[in-house]
Amino acid sequence: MVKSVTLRDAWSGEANCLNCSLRASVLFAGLEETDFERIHDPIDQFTLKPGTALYQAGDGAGFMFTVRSGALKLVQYLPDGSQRIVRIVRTTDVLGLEALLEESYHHDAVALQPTEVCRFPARAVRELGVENPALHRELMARWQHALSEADAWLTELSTGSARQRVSRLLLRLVRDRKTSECQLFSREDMGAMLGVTTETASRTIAEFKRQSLLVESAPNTFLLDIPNLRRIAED
Amino acid sequence: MVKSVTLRDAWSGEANCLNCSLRASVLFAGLEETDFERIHDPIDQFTLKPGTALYQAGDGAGFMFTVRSGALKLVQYLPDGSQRIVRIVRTTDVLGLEALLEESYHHDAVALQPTEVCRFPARAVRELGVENPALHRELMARWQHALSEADAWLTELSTGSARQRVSRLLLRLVRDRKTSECQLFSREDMGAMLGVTTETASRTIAEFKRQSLLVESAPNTFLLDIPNLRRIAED
DNA sequence: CGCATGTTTGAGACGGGTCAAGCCGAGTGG
DNA sequence: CCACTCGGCTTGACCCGTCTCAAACATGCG
Repeated sequence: MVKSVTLRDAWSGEANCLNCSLRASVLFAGLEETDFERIHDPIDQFTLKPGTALYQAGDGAGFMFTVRSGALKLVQYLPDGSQRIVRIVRTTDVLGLEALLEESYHHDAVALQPTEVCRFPARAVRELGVENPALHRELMARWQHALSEADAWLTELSTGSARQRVSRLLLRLVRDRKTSECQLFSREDMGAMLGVTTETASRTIAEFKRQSLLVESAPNTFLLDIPNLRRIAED
Repeated sequence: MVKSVTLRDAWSGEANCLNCSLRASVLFAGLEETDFERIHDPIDQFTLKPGTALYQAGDGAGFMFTVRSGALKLVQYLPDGSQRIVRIVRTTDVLGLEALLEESYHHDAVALQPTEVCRFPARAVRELGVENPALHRELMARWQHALSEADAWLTELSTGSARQRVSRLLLRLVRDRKTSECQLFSREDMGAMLGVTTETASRTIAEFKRQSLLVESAPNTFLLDIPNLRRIAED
């Protein structure tokens, strides 16, 4: 169940931000070349295998991250040891905003898929952010986005029957994607996202498959019957 | 059930920020007198009766608010009409951060108790925030705080049995308060906070009263048996 | 091949949902 | 002043969904 893998050996080079393919949509979108020169510490890229923890709750928070590809889960624990996934972050999302203000991270961040991230020092963002209105604005937008996600996670994924929650999660996974194709997480992760047990997650997915609401197009990849899932999600 | 009251008639004067009793802990804590002079629009104070909506989801978001006393709930709705309370805000908390970036509010904000708020234009914060590092930092801290609250709301109040959730809510209400005294919300609101029905909220509270985990010290005000509630919350 | 890990399925128990009735205190109006 | 209503709280009985515990299956890997 718990296979702890560390960040070691995940380093895959120093980033070239000026030529970054995500340049337009990334936290540093508004920065000029002269601004970049002021970031003296290097920006590194990492490639994470599924299951690898990028950081853990309580770790000293010196860095922030941008997701280049893949997805990570943010996990929080209860005193009794049970865990809850409070958000997932994907391409162009920023991880570790709390590093700007706090000493340590608030969640475990664990890769769900093969994932590439860029790492940069929180200090650099702090310093640039004070005087750069574009970055300042971008930071606020990131925070606001995370907050909206958190609220939606609560109202959509933690409310209603298991069937409704699973439907809403599935729909959420393909939102603003061209195709209705998506690859699912492990049943255990789905349970932790929805606040239900692994078995219930599994049963519900299995039921959806039998009803052809989900059609397996490749191993663990499914085409969704969006209209009907939407019906289940809302009624 | 739904008694809609509007903001009209809630105005109770223009605020004197320089002599504000909450000055040290408020969003504008770091502002100098000269900064205040740059806020040309007036800062107004309002007094809300319980049940009054300060704003509603979708309303044009031109203002932000600071809570001077009392408490408000932030409510979000699902397509099927069911509602979920995603946060509560209390003294010194800021409401309506989304006004800095978005056109409209994301929640209904409704007073739970007699509540005083100060209202100020989002535009003023936007303008001052760009060049004032103290305000800039304060804004980030507010956002981070809201995000932490949202995450805690999910892991603590939407996970586990009804008894656990109610215990955690009660403990949360008296956290960093000198006394263990607290006044409860309506059962309906408690249900909407915890993702359970009104009846389940009522049954659980009634059971706690019978077990003397809650002792009524005044109408609808209770003393908590913190150690035993904590035991229930965690096991 | 056999072990390990994750998924599916089953059977039974139990918690919480649902629907309905009774209760209590605060207003309201005769 | 009292009878009456009304909203919120409590309680009851029943049912359904989800949890729990367990076993059977898959799938990949040493």
